[in-house]
Amino acid sequence: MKILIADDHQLFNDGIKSLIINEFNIEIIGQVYDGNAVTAFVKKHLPDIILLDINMPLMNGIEVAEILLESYPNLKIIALTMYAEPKYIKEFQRIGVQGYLLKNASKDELLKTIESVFLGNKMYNNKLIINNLHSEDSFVKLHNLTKREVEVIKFLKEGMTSQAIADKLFLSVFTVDTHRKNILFKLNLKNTADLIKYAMENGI
Amino acid sequence: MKILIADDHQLFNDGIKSLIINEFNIEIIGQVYDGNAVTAFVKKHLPDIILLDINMPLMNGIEVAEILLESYPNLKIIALTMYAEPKYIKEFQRIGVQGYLLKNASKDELLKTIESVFLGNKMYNNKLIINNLHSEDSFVKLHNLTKREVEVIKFLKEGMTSQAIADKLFLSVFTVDTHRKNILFKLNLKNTADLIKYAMENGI
DNA sequence: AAATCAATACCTAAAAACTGGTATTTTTCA
DNA sequence: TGAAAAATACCAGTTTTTAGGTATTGATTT
Repeated sequence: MKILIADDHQLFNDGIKSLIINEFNIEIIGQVYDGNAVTAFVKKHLPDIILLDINMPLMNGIEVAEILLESYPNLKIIALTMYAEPKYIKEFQRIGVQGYLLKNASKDELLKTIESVFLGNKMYNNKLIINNLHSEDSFVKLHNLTKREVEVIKFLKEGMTSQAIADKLFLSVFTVDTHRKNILFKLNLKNTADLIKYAMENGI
Repeated sequence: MKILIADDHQLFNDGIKSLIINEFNIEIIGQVYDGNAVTAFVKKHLPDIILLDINMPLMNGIEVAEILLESYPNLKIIALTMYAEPKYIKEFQRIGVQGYLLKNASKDELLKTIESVFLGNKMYNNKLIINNLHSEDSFVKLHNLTKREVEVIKFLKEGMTSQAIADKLFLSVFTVDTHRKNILFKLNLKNTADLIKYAMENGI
């Protein structure tokens, strides 16, 4: 398996290389340290698998993955990041990235993920990831929030006022206010600040 | 040189070990993955040098360094982190930590820093630190906030109103409102919902 | 077919937040 | 020691949120 490591932290990048370079079926064919370099490298030497960080200079991992998978549908990408946040995980899933691993994983988990992804499987089955992925569902179910209510919460998180949300959704301000009232009641919260904190903590 | 690696990202921790384990004068005597484990390990097996991350569970690197250097003045510590934040660098200097290295340093820089610190030198003169002083703009913004402003944010996160915060801090509501006004201006945010989201994302 | 739920909309009044000022004292730091 | 920054406090006016309600319509469920 020809592997490219893309991570702007050189010590991490080199560390991973050192960690897996002696595996019998793995060949590190390159290391890059920013987003643009990934696409440039792939054009010249097509790897089988890319270990891809999110936070990189010039272009972030999400953009890189999206561009690459359009041009190279058979390319396998494993997102390798410190963030267990649902929004990243979902974004990578939407794009079609095959694996997602946290930086506090072990060498064994990394190798298992690489091999499994190489064989064509999707690897998002990390404990922490799964807990985070289903948090929205469980949160919504737990508190009996409706679709519309969740939608309103998402706009509130963007700092929008009732009026702005009403305009966006072609509703009356009264309606949006009713939704807000019901949300606060259902979640037993005092005000919007409280709500945003709660929503962030529960992955909405 | 007996070295302890303290970093909660196992892949990074193991990667560093793998990277330097074969250096002739280096012996990795331990690896730990949270702040409490550092002090516990040092009690049992006194290392010469600790490679210490800032972000760790249970206790952060700054606290760990401060505690250790009080009890073990001859211990050498190298802060090994992704943050090129002047506040962190100054804090570590104040405590008396001997080295500060960024995670995007090279293996050579790491080895040079380790050897130099072992010989009794202070190693903060890293080019990368200086170059990266102005990145991480969200963090820079964060640190433009005053103590009081951060305090107010924390109470806002609890869903408290200006009046409630004023009562808690024995201030006038006017004062609290002034702080809120300044916070929104400094962070370029529209309202409290926006602020709470920002605060959560930046770990305030 | 009746009941329930989701989504919609309206009303009022009070409370709180936000805007755009000014201004004094205290603390910090060069 | 003097200037700058931080913390404090005030005011007036506007906008937004929150807390009480009520009420209609359409979809789902029993």
